[in-house]
Amino acid sequence: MTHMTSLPPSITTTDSCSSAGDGGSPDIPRRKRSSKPRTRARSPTQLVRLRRLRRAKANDRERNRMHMLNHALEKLRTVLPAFPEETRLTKIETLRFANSYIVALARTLESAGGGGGDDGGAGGGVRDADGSVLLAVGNVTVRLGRDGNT
DNA sequence: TAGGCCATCTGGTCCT
DNA sequence: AGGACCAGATGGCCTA
Repeated sequence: MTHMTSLPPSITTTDSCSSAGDGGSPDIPRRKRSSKPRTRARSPTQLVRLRRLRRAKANDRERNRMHMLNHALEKLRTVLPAFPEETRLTKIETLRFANSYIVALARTLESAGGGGGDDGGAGGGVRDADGSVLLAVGNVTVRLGRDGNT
């Protein structure tokens, strides 16, 4: 959300592209180079510009990817039992709560099916007087109405 | 002011 | 070559 006009702090001569992987080991006999270059020759300034362009594109994709991740997280929040309005779960809280919630739901389903094998832990369901189900999710108790509402 | 959360940038690695 | 994914670094914002 901030205004980072990407001025990379480390666009210097330290070129990490020259790490292992470009086959630069001196003791390995290299294959004879074919007469035709595999890529078009570029001037140093062209290379720098190309690298910047690629970086900018990669940044863009990465930003997009994180936005999609956040979107999915937001969707997950909407299917979790609602908390009081202002308390918005953080990312890690959302994931942990979702995990506990699923476990609790699964246990409830299991016990409703006549299984009954419950060892406590992440919680299970208890049917209320009015037919709704009380789910213990972590240290929170969630009431599921008969229609599925919380 | 310290600490938590978050967005973004960045370089590395793997895959197509 | 280029894209996806990942983890580390950095800086901003907010709250106790």
